[in-house]
Amino acid sequence: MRQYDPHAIEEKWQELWEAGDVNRLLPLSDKPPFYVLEMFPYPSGDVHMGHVRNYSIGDVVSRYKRMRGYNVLHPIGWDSFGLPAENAAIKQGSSPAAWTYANIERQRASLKRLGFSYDWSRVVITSDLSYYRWGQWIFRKFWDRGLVERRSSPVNWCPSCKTVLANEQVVDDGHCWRCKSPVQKRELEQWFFKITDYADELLDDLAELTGWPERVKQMQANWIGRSVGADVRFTLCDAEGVPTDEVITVFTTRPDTLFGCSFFLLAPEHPLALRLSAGTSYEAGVRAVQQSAATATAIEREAAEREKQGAFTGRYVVNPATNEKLPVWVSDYVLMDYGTGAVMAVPSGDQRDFEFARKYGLPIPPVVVKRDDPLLAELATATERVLDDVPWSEAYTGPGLMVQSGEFTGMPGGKDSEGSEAVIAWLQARGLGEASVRFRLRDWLISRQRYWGNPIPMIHCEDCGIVPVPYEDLPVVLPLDVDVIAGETLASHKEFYEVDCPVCGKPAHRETDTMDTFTCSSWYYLRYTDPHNTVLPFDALAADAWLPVDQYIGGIEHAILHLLYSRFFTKGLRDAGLLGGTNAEGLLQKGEPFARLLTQGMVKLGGETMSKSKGNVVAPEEAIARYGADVLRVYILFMAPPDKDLEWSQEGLEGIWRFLNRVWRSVYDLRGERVVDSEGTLLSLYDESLDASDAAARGRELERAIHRVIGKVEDDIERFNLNTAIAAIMELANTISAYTKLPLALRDAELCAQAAETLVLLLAPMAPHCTEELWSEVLGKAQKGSVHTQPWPEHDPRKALAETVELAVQLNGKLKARITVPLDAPDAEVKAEALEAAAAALEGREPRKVIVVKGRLVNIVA
RNA sequence: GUCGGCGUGGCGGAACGGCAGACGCGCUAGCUUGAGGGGCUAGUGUCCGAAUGGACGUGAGGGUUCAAAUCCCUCCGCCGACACCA
Repeated sequence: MRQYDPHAIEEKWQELWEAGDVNRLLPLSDKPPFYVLEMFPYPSGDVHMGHVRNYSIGDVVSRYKRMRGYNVLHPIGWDSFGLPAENAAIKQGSSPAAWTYANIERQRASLKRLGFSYDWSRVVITSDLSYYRWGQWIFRKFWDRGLVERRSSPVNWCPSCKTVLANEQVVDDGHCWRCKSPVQKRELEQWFFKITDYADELLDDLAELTGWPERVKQMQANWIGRSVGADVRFTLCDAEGVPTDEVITVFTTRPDTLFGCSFFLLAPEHPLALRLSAGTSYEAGVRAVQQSAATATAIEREAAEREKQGAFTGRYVVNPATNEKLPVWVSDYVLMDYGTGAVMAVPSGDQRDFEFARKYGLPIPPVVVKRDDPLLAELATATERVLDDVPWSEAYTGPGLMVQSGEFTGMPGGKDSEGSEAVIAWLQARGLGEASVRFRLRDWLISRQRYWGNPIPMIHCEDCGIVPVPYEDLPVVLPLDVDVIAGETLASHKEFYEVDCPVCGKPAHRETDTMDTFTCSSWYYLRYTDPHNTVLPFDALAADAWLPVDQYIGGIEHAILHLLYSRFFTKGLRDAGLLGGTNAEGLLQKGEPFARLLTQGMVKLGGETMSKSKGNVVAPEEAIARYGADVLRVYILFMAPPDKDLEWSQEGLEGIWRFLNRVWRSVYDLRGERVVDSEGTLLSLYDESLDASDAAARGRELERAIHRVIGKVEDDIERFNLNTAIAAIMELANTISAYTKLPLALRDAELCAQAAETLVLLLAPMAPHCTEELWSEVLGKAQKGSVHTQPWPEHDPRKALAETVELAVQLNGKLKARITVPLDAPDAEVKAEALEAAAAALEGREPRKVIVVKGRLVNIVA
C-alpha cells in the first residue's frame, strides 16, 4: 500500500479538477439551482484562518448540494477598492493597483491550494473596470430614481483617514471602523444614498428572513430604530412673551405626558438657539453651551454619564395643551440630527429631563403616576395643575394613570397607551400636531475623499450645477497613473478633473470623491449570476433565476454594514426594474438578497482573535505545508460548531491527521490489502480468535452504522452541524476498524466494498483531495468520474435499526435497570419485562402508571 | 441602562422534553518497537465501596411534567450589540 501523503496528491487533483471543469457551473441545467455564497475577501494580505473557516463551511455545503443533485453556483471574487490599498502603497512605495492585484494573486493561489470548489470562470474583482463601471451605472439609476442626494450636513470625519465616514462606519463610541481614531463632526457637503426611504421596508421585511440568526435581525432592527409617536407644534413667543406666528415642532414618543412638559429644549447647533438669545444677557450662556458641545469629542458628548450642560435663552414657547409659557433652554443632550433638534421636556417622565430639571431648579410636575403611588390619592381627580414637584428620586417612565392632564386625567398613560392615542387625536383635531414615526437610521453617506475607489459619475458646472455623466459617457475611468505617494489626487490630475459640461458644453470639472467601498460589495452577488455581461450589470433573467442566495456565510462584523446596504441595494434595484420581474415571489419579490445566513465564529488563539499586531497568528499555509489542506479543512470544521468561536489547538490538528490516516488505511484494509506504516511495520493485525458468529455480528453492526451515519450526516449538514457530521463519520470509521479485525476469510466482500465507498463519499465534501485519490486511484472508480460528481449515497432508515433494542427502565424518572427487547415488541410485553427488571427497586410497591416510550425507555410511576 | 446570546468532565464539545458527557484532545495502564513516533487493547464526571453495586451530578434557587441540560420564573456570572434617539 501507499502511505497517505497529501503533498503527493493535493496539487495533482487541483489541476485535474480545473482542467476538467469539475467545479464549473453548467448554466443550462434541468437540475434545481442552489446558490452558495461566502463573503468575498478584501485583498489586504494573505489568506487567514478566518477565511479558511468561512470558505471551508461554504465548500462543504456546495459540494454536498452538488452530490444531492443541485446545480450549484459557488463563486468567489475580491472586494478590492478601499483605503488600505492606498496606505499600503504609500508605505511600500508601490501603487494601490499594484499592491491590490499582487495580493489577489497570492490569495487566489492559497484558495486553490485549499481545494475550494469555486467556479474560477466567474471571478468578480470590484476594482476591475468591467465591474466598477456598472457600479457607476447603478449609481446613475439610483440618481434617476431620486435615491441619490448631495447635501450639506454634520458628518463624521476621520482625521487620520482624511475622509468622511458613514454612520455605520463609526464604531465603539465614536471611532473610525478602520483606524480606530476618534471621529470628528464636520458640516460638509456630501453624497448620500437615501436608504431612509426604505427604512420601513428594511425593518418590516426582517420578519421574512426566517433563515437569518435572530441576533443579526435584532441588531438591524435596533440600528433602524423605528420610534412611533407624535409631532407636536409649540408656538414661539417674542421677547416680550407675546405669542408669535412662529411654530417649533418637536417629536415625542410620549404624547400622553404633554401636560407634564415644564420646559423646552433646543440642541446647541439649532439655528434658533443663537437667534433667540442674540444681543441679550443670555447670549453668553448659550454660546458657552455651544462652545462646550463643539469642543467635546463625539465620545464625551454621547456618554450618558456626562453631566448635562444647559443655558436659558431668555425666551418662551406656549404648551399647546396647557397654554402655559415654557422657558426655552439650550442643552447638549439634545441632538441636532435626530427628530427636529428640539425637545419637549417632561422631567417627571424622562430621566434625562429629570436630571436637567433638578440641576437647574425647573419644575417637575407629575403627569403619569404609577397605580400604587401614594401621590395618586391626592391627584386622582386633579385636572388642573396642583402639584409642581414630585417627591421622587427619579423619573417614572412606566405605565400608570394620567393626572393633572385636563380632560385626559384618569386615563391610562405610558408608551403606546390609550392616553397617548387620545392626546394625538386631540392635537390632530386642533391642528396642533399629528401621529408621526421617526427612525434612528440616517441616510448612507457614500462619498469618500480618497483615490482608490469607484469615481462618482458626476460633473460640477458653474452654470448648470450638478450634472450626471450621461449613460453613453460611462464609465468614468479611474486613472491608474495618479501618484498617491507624491500626494497627487484626482483633483490635481488634470486629464481626469477637467471636463466639458455635458449640458452646456462649457468647461466644468468632475466630482473627485469616490464611492464608499461598501457600494461595491452591495451588489457583487448579482454580478456573479452574469459576470461577463458587457451591456448591463447583470441580466434580469439570470438574477431572477439565482436570487435570493440560498445560503450566505460570513462574519458577524457585517451584521449591520454590508448586510443592510445589500438589502437596500436589492430593493432599490428591484424598484428600478432590474430584477424581481412580474413573476417574482417570496424573498425576491421583497427585494431580499439572502434567504439563509450563517454567521461563522472567529478563530482564536489563547482566547484572543488572531491578529498580526498581537502576533498570535497561525498561518494557513504553514498548516497546509505540514499536514495538507484536507487536514486543515476537516480540523477547522470539526473543532467547533460553525457559528461559535473556535480556539486553535495544535493537538486537535494532529488528531485530524491521525483520523485521515486511519480512513486512508481502512480503505486499503477493506480491499484486503495488508496495511503497513511508513517504515513497513505491519498494522493489519487480524484477531484470529474471532469466529463466524463474531463476523456475522460485526457485519450487522457495520451495515447498521453505514445506514445510520449516512442519514445523520445528511441531517447534520442541512442544519450546519458540521462538527457532529464529522463525528458521525469518525464513528463509522471506528466501526469499520472493528470489522477489519476479522481475518480476511471471515469478511463479506460486498459489505467491505460498500463500507469503503460510503466512507469516502461521506467525507468527500470535507476532505476533497484525500477522498478523490481514494475513490479514483485506490478504489479504482475513476471511470465513474470524480468523487465530487457522484450522487450522495442512498440509505435505508430501516437498515439502521437492530433487531433488538435496549431500553432504560426508570422508576419515577430515575434509571434503575436496562432490558433488551425485540424492536417491535408490543407495549404490554415491554411493560411486563420492565416491571420484572425493576422488581427489586420497587420493594413491593404497586406501580400506579407505566409509560412506555417506544425504542427509548420505560418509566414506572410508583 | 436597553436588547440579544451563553453557563454541561482536565479541555474542545454531544444530547427532536425521554439512558447526560457522542466524537475528538489530554491523561492512565498493557501490548507492539532497539528507542522515539506511530499503531493496537482497556480505562477515564464526582463521591462511597475490594467488588457486584450505590449515591450525587449540566452556574444557584424555585416551578411545570410520569420524565428537565432542554420549557417557565427569580438570581448570579460571562460574552456581544446598541445607547443622552426625546
